[in-house]
Amino acid sequence: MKRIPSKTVERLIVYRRLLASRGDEQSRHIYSHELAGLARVSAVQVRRDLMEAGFSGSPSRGYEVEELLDSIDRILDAPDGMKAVLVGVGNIGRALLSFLAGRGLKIEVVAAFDSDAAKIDRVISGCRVYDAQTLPERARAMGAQIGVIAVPGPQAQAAADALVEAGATGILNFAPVPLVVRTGVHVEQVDIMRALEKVAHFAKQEKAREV
Amino acid sequence: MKRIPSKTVERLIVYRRLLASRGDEQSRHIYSHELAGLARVSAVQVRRDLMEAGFSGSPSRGYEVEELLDSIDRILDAPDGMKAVLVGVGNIGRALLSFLAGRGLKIEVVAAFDSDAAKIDRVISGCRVYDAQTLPERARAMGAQIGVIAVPGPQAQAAADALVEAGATGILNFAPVPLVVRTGVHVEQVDIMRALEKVAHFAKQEKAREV
DNA sequence: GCCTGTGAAGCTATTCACAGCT
DNA sequence: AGCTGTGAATAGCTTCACAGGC
Repeated sequence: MKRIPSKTVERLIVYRRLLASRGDEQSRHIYSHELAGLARVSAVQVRRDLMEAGFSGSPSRGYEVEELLDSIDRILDAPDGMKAVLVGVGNIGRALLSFLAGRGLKIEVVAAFDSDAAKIDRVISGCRVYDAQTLPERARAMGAQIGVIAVPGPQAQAAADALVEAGATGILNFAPVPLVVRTGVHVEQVDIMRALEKVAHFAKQEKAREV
Repeated sequence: MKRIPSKTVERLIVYRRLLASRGDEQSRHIYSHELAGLARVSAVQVRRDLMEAGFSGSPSRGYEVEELLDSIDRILDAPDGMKAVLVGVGNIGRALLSFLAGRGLKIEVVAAFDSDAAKIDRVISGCRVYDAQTLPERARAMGAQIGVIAVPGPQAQAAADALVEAGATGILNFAPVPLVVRTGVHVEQVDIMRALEKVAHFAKQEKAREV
């Protein structure tokens, strides 16, 4: 299967979400400029992305929504879903679990791990918490392809190593630490403090321009 | 002041963090390839970034760490700090507050807002929660330049409008919704579910390659 | 020899401009 | 007339390659 650029993948995820949450009373078709308006990107950007996705519309009525959704699903999702495990059940971990709970997404968090005895064996948003010691065997046994790291910085690399050992090929890292993994493992960094500092910087710039 | 590219700003934040957390027993100087190793980027990338930042090293001993930190501070931070308000005290909001609490960062969260009566007037990680109704006046009175949106999607745009009305020039948005703001306001999107779906997609690809 | 600083090249991402269809 | 699909142009970002200095 053709490789889709990273940025395009991000937008396809957004398009899918927007299309799926459109009211059912909406038209069965949508024009690139309409979808662009919802996603706050340019119309040509939408057309490019859908082109990358190998999807075509018709000049007369635009893109057929159901087909488009199927098409995006086919590209983004694995046919039989993906299993993820969460390492670190702090605020972020809990936020993630509560988002995913119920939502019939193709990604299921099958286990959480923590080294805090007070959390072990609890069930949070339908997900059981296990002793972090048991991560490598358990994650492997459960067939988890994705690991979510939500532990404090100093423990993040160890968590990553354990996840890779368990066979994960994708890691979502909330710890503010650059991870080292062998090739063949995709790491996605979500650095909240960095995002905040970045906003602060540009807010300062905008402020200065305001005069 | 010269505009620094977005990606460079992100890395400067990471460099600063890495340098600041280096043990004190470390050398007073650092070479581009050393910093690059810590940040998991290329050495030439580091040199370019520091060049953008208007900072120079010496070929013989590299970059002087203290000076470099000062230099990055001068670029990234506002001299008298920045004030932020948080809208939505859920898991993400709490995570953010607990990260920032104590940490003597140049960004201070001076107030939080929520519409849940059970949360109003509570103090979380040293930050008081106010009624969301009072946001525009209170945020303006407090001089908040940054707004952090951590409410459910459907309420995000209203929160953004209120923040802009209150005079914010930077918004950090955790809601999975593209925001519309007038020019002169910088929006930074942190989309956790999108990040997870993105990891899932690339994990799938890596898996497929694994054969 | 090993470093920094940087022009030039290469790569990725976005937008422009327009041909072609209905 | 208004849409899609896309080559060509542009902009933004990263790496290459090397001059210059201890």
